[in-house]
Amino acid sequence: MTAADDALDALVRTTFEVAGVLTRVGGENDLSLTQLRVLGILRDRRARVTELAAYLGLDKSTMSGLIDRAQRRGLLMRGKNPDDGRVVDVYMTPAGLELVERVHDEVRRALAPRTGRLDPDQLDQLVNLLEIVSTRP
Amino acid sequence: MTAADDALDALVRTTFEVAGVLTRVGGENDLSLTQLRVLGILRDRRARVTELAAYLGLDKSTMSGLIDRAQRRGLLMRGKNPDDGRVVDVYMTPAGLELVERVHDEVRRALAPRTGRLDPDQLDQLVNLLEIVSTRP
DNA sequence: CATAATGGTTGGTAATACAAACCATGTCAA
DNA sequence: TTGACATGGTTTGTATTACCAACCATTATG
Repeated sequence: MTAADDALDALVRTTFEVAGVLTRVGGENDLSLTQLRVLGILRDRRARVTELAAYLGLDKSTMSGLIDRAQRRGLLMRGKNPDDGRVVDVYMTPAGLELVERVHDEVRRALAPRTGRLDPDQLDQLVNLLEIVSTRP
Repeated sequence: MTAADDALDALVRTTFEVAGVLTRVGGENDLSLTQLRVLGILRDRRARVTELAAYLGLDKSTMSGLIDRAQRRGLLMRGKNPDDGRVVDVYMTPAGLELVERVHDEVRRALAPRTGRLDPDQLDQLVNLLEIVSTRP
């Protein structure tokens, strides 16, 4: 099963390369990979603590700490959920939104030399293939 | 530049998905993502401490600690370099090799449901595209 | 040969992550 | 309806990861 094995290696290598770029760009903005993921989710919508933890595969206590530090930096806020008194909703501040946009741009620039090696057709192919592979089971 | 932007998102999403799988499988074997990378390199060849640190983008002191813990677990060893008395060579033990093979198999199985969605032609395309993108600048 | 550069380790600190214990709030069943 | 259980979050404690600065040993260079 060499074809699938090559795909495995290619996926893993790419993962480490892209993760390296994200770690570096994130680090330049004092953001860990995990914080980047949290902000990436909250960029589009607000979410509850447990929801974030489950989506990222982390313990809720870990998420609590991550939110603590990001909140202390003024990147996001905690709010009450009107429907359920136990729930804590988390959402971005304007400063957080601004930061995540900036980091997104920097990541785009950092990966441009790599994606730039592909012509438009190849880019399209890559997107389609990755969409298939990255969809959760 | 929507095409490149889609590619960016697809790459990042795939990165997090694959990293999640690696983190989970690694964790089931008490290995962090970084340890997995170290073992992945040493699987094929021995390497010096600084070389490992540079390749993974980590401080040499971080690498020293990683090696410490892996060595304490019996996964790898430190040895003298005959050509340069300052250098410490790092290489796998049989137990380390066995573990990395097992983890590799588990990762293959864990990703199979995803790669299995692609037919042989698509797998081939994906490998080629990822090789282009993941090559270092 | 003195000095600088390189390779690793050690010690200190912060962030990340898990597990266990805990509190508050909701849910469900007798 | 109230007692038991479940759920959502936080807190505390510990190990790992990661950086930096300082340090020692060895090698390279003037």
